[in-house]
Amino acid sequence: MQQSKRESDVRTTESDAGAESLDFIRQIVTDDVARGAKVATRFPPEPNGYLHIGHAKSIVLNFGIAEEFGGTCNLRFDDTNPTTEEVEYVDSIKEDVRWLGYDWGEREYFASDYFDKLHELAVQMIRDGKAYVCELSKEEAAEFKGDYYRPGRESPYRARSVEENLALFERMRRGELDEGAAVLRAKIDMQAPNMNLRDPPMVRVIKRPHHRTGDTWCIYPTYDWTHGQSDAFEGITHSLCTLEFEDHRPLYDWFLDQLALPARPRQIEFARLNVSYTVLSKRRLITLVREGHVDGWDDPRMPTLCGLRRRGYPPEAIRKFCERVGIAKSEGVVDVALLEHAVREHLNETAPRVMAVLDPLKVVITNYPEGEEEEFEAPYHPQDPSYGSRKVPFSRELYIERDDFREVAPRKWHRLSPGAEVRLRYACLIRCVDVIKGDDGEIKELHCTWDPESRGGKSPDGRRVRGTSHWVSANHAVPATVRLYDRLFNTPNPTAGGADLTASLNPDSLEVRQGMMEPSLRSAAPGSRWQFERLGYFTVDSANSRPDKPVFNRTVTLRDSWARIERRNS
RNA sequence: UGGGGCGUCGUCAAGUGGCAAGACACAGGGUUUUGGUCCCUGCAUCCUAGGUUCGAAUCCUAGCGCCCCAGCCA
Repeated sequence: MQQSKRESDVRTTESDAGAESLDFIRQIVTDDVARGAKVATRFPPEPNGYLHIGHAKSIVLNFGIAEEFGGTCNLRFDDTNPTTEEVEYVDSIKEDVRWLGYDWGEREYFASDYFDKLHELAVQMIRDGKAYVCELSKEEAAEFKGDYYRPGRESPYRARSVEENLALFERMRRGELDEGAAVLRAKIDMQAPNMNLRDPPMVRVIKRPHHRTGDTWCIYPTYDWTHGQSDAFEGITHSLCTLEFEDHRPLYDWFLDQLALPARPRQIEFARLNVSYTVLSKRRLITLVREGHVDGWDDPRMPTLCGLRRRGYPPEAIRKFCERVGIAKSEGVVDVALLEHAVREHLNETAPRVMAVLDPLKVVITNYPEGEEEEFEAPYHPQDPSYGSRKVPFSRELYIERDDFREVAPRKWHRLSPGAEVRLRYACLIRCVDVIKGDDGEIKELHCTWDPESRGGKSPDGRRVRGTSHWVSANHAVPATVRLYDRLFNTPNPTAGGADLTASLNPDSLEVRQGMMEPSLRSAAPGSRWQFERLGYFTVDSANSRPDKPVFNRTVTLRDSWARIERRNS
């Protein structure tokens, strides 16, 4: 139940006959490498929130390319805005990247480590007449900027002398100017059709302590002024980011053009990940947490990496999913079924099988001696003997799944019903002879007989028994809390047309049951992943499970073709 | 009335002028002590309209549709 070995590096989309087909970024990188270039990428999260599966796409891309081309990938925190950033997030981000299976070694950087250098470069930009201190208020600045259809006007402060700019910038640095009172702008072109080039702010006053630099600064560089230069400082060759930064690229390049930096990074944009039946924007995830629709950032229904981890999603499956989704420039929504498939695929190979009953219905084997018991050998994995086996106790009173019995059997029903015979997995064949009901008409228990010749579950005379039920011995059963998670939303695109998120919340995204498990599960470790036969994959909750009060989270159900038949018939 | 992108199966996604990969989903069949897994089978003429060419998803032209940009957020 150990994995660790990374599947062979996937650098090509899956295709026939091994015909290689690289995504457009890998094609570019391949060409560059052919010309003798080195490869250095970076994953640049802002420490102001938890990582989610959308970030995983970027992580897998950046670290993946570095691995495949013999390059490096830095982890760089883009911490230029002390208003929203905190150490707590730095720690969780590191934990999540590590959990996904990536190691950045010594290459851990912070944009805040470059504040000094960036400041020197800003001074140089002023000296070169390429930047100026602007004292327009925010409102005025917006007015001067123009709009999509009208060019902007030049700030009255644009023509200041180098000396005056230097002096004012120094005053900004010393905290003599209030937030909003002044900003350092790049002197580019107020007429530019690309709004990003209309004298964008480079440095602004923010009088707040920074999680790393403390009170050293009260002015902070903007994203645009920081990112490309940071890339250059680190020798990044390919700076991969999402599509919304595409029209920042001219600015990214402009800054690099003005400075004599040792390296020349190149920004390339790709489409961010969207997944159906969930949301991935930071704002909306915060809403879910704040309004109490979920239990927190690591609620197993959240698409955050910590949430998926608690849900039992294996990191290998998340990586595989990201690789399958591919890298391109068209924005779309990936079917969550693709993610679930990757999870099942990995868990099918790696999760040991055990039995647990989530909605117990008592079965009395009337021809089995009272007080007696025996054990049956049950393998942990039907396809892989190396997983070994365990013994499962059997006795006169058992529990089966209430859903595995029908008083009147529908068409094609293979499971138990009055007079019918089914197999108890790895145990024996039983036939239902009586249905015991309470006064309310509810089925209390089933009386069955077993065929002692069928020990192990084999058909002694070759008679056909199509149904197999999972079961647990009543006296030996270990009670456990089982949380059945489902999709958080019941519409494919919860935010379509600016819809209210809460309108499409799935009211049944969590159902808590008291289940009965086979005794071998008593020692299941937190975080371990199991298949409850015929039900799904489950993991021991890492936060709430205790040895005396186990809690299991359902990761994902098994494919259920019977449910599908029923759905179709109704 | 501006700038930047994108438009190939239900969903992602290959394809870079020569008969439209693959995956998921879906449908049908086989194996099966999980109605699981596994194994077969089926499932698109490429936003539209013109044009170039022996030949176009790929080139040209004109449209149409969708996304992003007016934070001193990233």
